[in-house]
Amino acid sequence: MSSGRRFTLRTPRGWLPIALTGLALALAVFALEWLEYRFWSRALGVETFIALVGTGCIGLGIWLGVRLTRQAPARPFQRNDAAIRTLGLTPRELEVLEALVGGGSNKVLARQLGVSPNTVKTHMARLFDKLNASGRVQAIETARTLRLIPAPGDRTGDLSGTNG
Amino acid sequence: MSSGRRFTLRTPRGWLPIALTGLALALAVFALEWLEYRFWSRALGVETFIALVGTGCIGLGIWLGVRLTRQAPARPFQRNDAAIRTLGLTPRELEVLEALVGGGSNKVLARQLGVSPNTVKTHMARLFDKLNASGRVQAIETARTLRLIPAPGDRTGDLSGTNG
DNA sequence: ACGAAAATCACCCATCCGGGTGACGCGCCG
DNA sequence: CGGCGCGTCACCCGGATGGGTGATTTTCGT
Repeated sequence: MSSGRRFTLRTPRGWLPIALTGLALALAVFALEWLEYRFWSRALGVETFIALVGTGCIGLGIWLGVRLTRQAPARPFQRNDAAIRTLGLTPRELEVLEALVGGGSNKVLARQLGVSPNTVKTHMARLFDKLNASGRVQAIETARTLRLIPAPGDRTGDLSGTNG
Repeated sequence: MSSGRRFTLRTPRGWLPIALTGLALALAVFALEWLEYRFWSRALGVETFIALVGTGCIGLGIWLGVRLTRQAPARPFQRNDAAIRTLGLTPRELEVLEALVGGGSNKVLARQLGVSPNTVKTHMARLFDKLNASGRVQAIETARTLRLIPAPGDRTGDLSGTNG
């Protein structure tokens, strides 16, 4: 099994709303330009007016294009609360899991978490059971795959997850 | 120490060339439109012509915007051969490292690699030494940070790395 | 206030891991 | 030919890990 692609890649999320917003904005711009067309085309000359319209539309298009593709790279890691609930992971177990990625021994984790090594062992055992993992490496792997903990490269700004 | 950020993040690579290309294209479009302006503005009416120009320019702008921001999400993971050479990792050790992320025990890795568990232990010891890691979890962490092995989310299409 | 869930800690024990040392064969290069 | 790097394997040993059972306290919802 290892790391098979088992989750569907979702296409850009807010695709439609953004497109609609952009379209509405474009229409508004068109309407405005149409209304003021008679005035400005005389004041500046038709060619200059067209150039201005073109420039404005290019700017608008760039904004639209950036907006349309901006959301993919910005994924600040949101925790998979649904999976956490399904697996029945307790908050403390989550903490142990997060501390686990540091690679320390049970003794080190115990010191970090301010508890006894025995307690860490207990939490660890429960984690292995719930994550169906045999060993810490697999536990981390599974946790990352299920987005219980951030993977390397994820932004870790805010940890509140909201999907279920 | 652990996982300090020790490589500089490079800003978008082909930024300037793309921008210049886009600009040249835009100028070309403008020139063309200017040349044919006299003809088409009479054939279609000035307002329709302006609408066409605006639509074209919006399309151009979208293309530009997409082009400008398209390079970030496409990173197919290229192996950091420089780091491999610097650390003195041998090919076999790389194999062991890649097998390590599966989370199996030394015995399992031995079976996967077709060698004795003792051999796996030896390779492991050398890896821990060279990666300056204490334990398999830290080894994996370091290897991922140094891009010796693909991180979750990386495309693994072609494994030939070329940066030195 | 009661009970369930969570968190904490302890102990035993088999196995595994990490560290260290030594050895053998093979291919390559001077 | 004689190193040298690489890959392979073996052994020992202390400590860590994983699995299991039991117990106590704290927290929280009803």
